[in-house]
Amino acid sequence: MGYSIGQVAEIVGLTTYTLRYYEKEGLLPQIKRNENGIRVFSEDDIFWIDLVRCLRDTEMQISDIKYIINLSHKGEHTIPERKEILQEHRKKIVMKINELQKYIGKIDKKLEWYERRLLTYKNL
Amino acid sequence: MGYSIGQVAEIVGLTTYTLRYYEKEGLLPQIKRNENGIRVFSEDDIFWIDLVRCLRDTEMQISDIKYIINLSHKGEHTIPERKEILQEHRKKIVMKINELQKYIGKIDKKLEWYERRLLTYKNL
DNA sequence: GCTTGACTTAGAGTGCACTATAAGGTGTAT
DNA sequence: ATACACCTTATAGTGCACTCTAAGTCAAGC
Repeated sequence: MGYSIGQVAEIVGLTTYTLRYYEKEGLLPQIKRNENGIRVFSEDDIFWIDLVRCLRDTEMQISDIKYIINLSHKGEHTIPERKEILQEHRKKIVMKINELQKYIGKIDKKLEWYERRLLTYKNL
Repeated sequence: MGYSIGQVAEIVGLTTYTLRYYEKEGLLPQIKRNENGIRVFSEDDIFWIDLVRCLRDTEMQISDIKYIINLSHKGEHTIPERKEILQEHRKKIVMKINELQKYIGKIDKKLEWYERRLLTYKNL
């Protein structure tokens, strides 16, 4: 049982254009084709594409994702490196969250400023 | 006392290119010029630019920032709308944080998978 | 048997936000 | 006085990640 590119697009929330582009760029494992040359995605493929989407949404670059998939093509002995890359990326996300929280603080300051302005305005 | 474009770039962490680009795009208030046509930034300008940087870093689009500054040109009566825009944006940042936390969960799952693989590998 | 809709390819086009270049002006230090 | 660092403008170029187009193939339903 396999999935068409349209179904996968639906499931993972990417367009078919993007999926073909990812394949062309080497971000995906070898995707099987049927006798007519049409892509047939497996559950495992979908799993990986879902992770790719996660990595892209957290601002990992195409070239870096490509690097990971190339490592996995080289075999199990590359797992330590793959793990380290993912751990580093995890750290970046945590840092990003901290940054966003800092920015919320700044925005809150501006909101308070607006609030004070509104009060002044009403009291005139 | 005013600041040159180079000093402002240094202070807020943007390039001079970017600052000129922002001015051209109408993201900045009227920046004063001296007798030679050179930009002289005030403390207030820096304050605003710092907020612009915050909004950009939290993925607000140039056109939306432009919209806010245009509102502020129209006067104090636009404060409620400006406030609302900022509140909406704040919500988006909070949602983004939640999303990132969800993604950390996904990455942790993959890291655990790597971990299990490594154990299997060593026990062979 | 013919239309419909989903698939295929190579390659071109888009959008955003910068980023850089070229040609020139100004002020200070040596 | 001349070199240096910094500023100015208009305009062109870059990089990334898509996004779309054109021309064609194929299977299923009417």
